[in-house]
Amino acid sequence: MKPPRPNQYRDTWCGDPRAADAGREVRVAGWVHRRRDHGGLVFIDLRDRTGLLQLVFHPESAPEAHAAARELRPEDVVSAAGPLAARDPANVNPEMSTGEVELDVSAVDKLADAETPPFPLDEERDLDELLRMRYRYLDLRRDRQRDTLLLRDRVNQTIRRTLGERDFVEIETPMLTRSTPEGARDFLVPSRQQPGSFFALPQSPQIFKELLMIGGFERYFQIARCFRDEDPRADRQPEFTQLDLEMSFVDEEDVIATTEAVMHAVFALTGFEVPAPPWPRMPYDDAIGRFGIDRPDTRFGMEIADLGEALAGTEFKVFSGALSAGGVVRGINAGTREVARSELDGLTELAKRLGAKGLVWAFVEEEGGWRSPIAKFLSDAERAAIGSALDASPGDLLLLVADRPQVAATVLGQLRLELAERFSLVEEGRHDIHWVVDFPMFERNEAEDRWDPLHHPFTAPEGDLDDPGSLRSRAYDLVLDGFELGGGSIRIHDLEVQRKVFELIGIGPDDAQERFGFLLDALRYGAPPLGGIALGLDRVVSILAGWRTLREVNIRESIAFPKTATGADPLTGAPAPVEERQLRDLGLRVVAPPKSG
RNA sequence: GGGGGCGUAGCUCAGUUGGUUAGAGCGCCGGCCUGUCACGCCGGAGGUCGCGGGUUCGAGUCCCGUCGCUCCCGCCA
Repeated sequence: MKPPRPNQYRDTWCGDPRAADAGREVRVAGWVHRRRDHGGLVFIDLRDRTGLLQLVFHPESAPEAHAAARELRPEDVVSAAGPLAARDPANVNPEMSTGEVELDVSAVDKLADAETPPFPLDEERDLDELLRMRYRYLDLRRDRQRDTLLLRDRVNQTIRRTLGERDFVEIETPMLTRSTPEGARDFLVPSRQQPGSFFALPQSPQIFKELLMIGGFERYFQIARCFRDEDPRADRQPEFTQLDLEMSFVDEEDVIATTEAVMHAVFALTGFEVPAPPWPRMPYDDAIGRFGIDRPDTRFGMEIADLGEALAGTEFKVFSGALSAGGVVRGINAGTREVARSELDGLTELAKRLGAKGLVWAFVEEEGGWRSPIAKFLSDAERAAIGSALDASPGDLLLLVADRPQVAATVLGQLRLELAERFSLVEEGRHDIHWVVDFPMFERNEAEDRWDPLHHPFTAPEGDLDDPGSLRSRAYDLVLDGFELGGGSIRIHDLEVQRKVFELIGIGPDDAQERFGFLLDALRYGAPPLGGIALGLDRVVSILAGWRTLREVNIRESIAFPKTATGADPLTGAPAPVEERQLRDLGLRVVAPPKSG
């Protein structure tokens, strides 16, 4: 950082002084981090955003400052002046960036008193989240919290620089917009001027950015706040931030190349080691088939194998029944591990919770034998074929599921992650990033007799529109270590195609005109081929800052003022009841009384 | 909406089968201390055991309800 403009409070940052600065007269300001009072000498570590500087108070040379220092307490706000002194070699603190010098204070001003904070600010410790949120301004003084938000700022700057260099234009889209009832629940804002009508907060700038392309801006981006009124999770907040971008006259390659350039620059900020782009692409069917999930963690093997061929003629009813009913038998090789019977029961329970009817386990023994509840139901040849499909060696634990394809994929995919966690299969510091592509356009929803889009209904289809089940979408998701960073697509820019897609997903022409008429109208006036992507910025920052485990990212940590798991803000007390007069202005009456605390 | 976990000092936690005056570390307050940097030493204060009800001679401990935090499922086009 550039030095601050000298004023009555300071002319130097706490984190800046080095050995070469010895002898300089400086003034610094900040918070008392720690005090070490020796009765004679008093030491104070002073903290500002840039770091810590040791202040030393000598009773002989500066009796007034020394007396004042004895009264200081943690988090008091002070300004201190004096010469920087080189520390005696024996007193150098190599742990501090400023550890070769100290400020020999001649005068100190206390600018504010601080009460004792409700939790310690000078140590890494897990604290109750409610307490942290209620005093978030204190929590933010802690090193890791401050560093995370400073990193977030650098990520934002890198995004703006990288996209600016590529001629992207940053444009804001409305926060007060129209509710579109499909998808996530909207946050609603009542209209005072039209009582009974409501704005909705945007779930994403999707439609507006398409309109910007139709409006001729060619390349747009926004670091956009989005809102969804659903129950939060560790990696989901009711309001969150996306890097949203859109381009005109492009195909998949343009959007992917742009995203790779931006994200590679972002990863470089922390020395997060991902391979240089271009990043590999995995077809959706591969992701599901080999990893059982649309965002595979490819940092470890244990891939899912299909055993249908190995069991083609089996007489074991559980397997033959599943196969003849259009199901599958698939398995993973968990390798040679110490797994107790109770753990196998636990895995079986997990499988059942995920919808499987059961889980077959088998330990491979020498000479092709199996230790397994179903060993005796399979022929030698069938066991050998399964072993070969799963590349099994004696001692390996095999886990098999016979079920509908989707259930088998989900169960084995989750078991794979569970085992990776349990046996620490991911090498420390290893990261994999790839695209998932070739998504099906629709999923059949038999219950509602319609097709549901896998992405949003503005995604361009590829293939024969009269055969919805065979359609692919021109979509792409970016996946890092099993976490979805974001996704995008080439959009529909043809009015007829858009109408047809609405129809397939059960939105009739009148309905479509009512809800998306402004988009359909816009498509009549010359829409360029267009596409874009949206990336979850909170998640990216949290991953880069290390707020993650193998399975989960905590995005609260990268948000300055996050909300609790019940969507509340303990700092401000939001949400809160409003005055009767406010409701009257809006023409509203509350039916459910507010919960009393 | 459903399920699991948690709630004891300012903070992080321990608290046996229901049994005397509910403990520890850190922090806080006071005293001593001139080279510390998680300073050290001595002393002290500090508790609605989340809240309400019940069982019991007796409840931090058991039961019911409730509030809050958290994780998962649903939900998140």
